[in-house]
Amino acid sequence: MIRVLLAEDQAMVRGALTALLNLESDIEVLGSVADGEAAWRELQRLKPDVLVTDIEMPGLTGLELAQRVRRHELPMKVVIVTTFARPGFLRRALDAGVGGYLLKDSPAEKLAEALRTVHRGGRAIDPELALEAWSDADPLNDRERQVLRLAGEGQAASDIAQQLNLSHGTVRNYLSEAIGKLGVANRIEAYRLARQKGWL
Amino acid sequence: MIRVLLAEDQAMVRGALTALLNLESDIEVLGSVADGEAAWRELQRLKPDVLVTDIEMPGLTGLELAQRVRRHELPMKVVIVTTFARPGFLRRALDAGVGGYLLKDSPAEKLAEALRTVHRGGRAIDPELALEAWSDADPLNDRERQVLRLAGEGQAASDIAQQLNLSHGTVRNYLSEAIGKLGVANRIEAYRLARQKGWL
DNA sequence: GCGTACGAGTGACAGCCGTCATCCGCTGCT
DNA sequence: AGCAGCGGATGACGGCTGTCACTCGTACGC
Repeated sequence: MIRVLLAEDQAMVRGALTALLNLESDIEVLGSVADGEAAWRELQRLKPDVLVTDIEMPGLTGLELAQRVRRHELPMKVVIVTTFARPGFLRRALDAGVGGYLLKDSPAEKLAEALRTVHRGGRAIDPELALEAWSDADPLNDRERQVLRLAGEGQAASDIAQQLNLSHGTVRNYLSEAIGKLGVANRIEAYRLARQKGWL
Repeated sequence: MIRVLLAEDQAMVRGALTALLNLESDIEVLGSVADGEAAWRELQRLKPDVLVTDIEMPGLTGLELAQRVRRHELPMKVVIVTTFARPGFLRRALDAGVGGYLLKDSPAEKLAEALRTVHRGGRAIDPELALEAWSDADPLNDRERQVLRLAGEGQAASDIAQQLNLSHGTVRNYLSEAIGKLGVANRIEAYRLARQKGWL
């Protein structure tokens, strides 16, 4: 019997996935939670065999959860189930030692299958995504990422400078650097590209 | 017996929702499809009582589907199930005469409940969203929307002008108008706000 | 037929953006 | 001590952005 905890913020999807997994005779959903903090609490209380988690959740993200599980050396596997086919996300997940990484685009049967594989000690990584993940690494450094995030919200260089305790000109230098590294024409395209790749 | 067709692009969610609905004894899922065109075909073939559809799908969106159903006067109800709490979307859905509009954030039981209500001829609209929808209408005109969409992709005024066969200056005038109407400081914020409201 | 509202364009101005060369201070290496 | 490397700052340049006042044509209302 595979004992599962499910973390997913959209209630309807959470309910539906629970229904789906409960159809499997060898899988038992111990509980389901809507955010990262709740997941962390229930994780320690219920001690499931596998944590199935989304990435984008209020509070702790699924990636941060996976990192915590690894850091505390909890004896359980983590399977990420997400909408985002972003190479950067997969890489961070692998660095956190997750057992599985599935896209919500892949067929429903794959989920139970992946849980079994991971429970046996194997890995279940979306194959096409796995290729991409090693092809292009994030070329941005910390400052560039910070600056790009804020610029993407529509903030001007001076606003960003104030928030990061940098000078107006330095912010523009970092933005220029980021734009150059990503091979695009302006901050907006840079933001969009970085976001799409899962780098910010 | 309520006969349902399900349209949802994410395969895993599609499978999970099917499992969820099949648990209900008075609901039968006739089929499920992954995009708008397929939904339109199956709609005519299977003649379900209710179409349950996502909004963001390849090809036809759920909103366009609902419009078609209305225009062809097909004898079925439409229930939208979406991630997006955007007033503009709800308003367009209501204009298209949908029977229900639910958020994936609301609990799973609500779905079956909503299907029954709608099947009886009632309406199932997410209550908080319903309020918002009538409060703020889209202040933008067609040109402003077009220009804003392209600006949001990082295009410069001159590029946009070329694509729309307008002059460089006119594009900037429209952008300025949009920025003013939305009460923000620049094109990026304008784009984000308009998008969040479901106006573009 | 006349006023007017509307879509589109023009020109000017101030300020912001993207780029680049250069500089400063600090850390680490040897 | 000497030097390279790095994070950050500076200043200048040209181009783009956001704003505004004004013009022009054309369709519409009466």
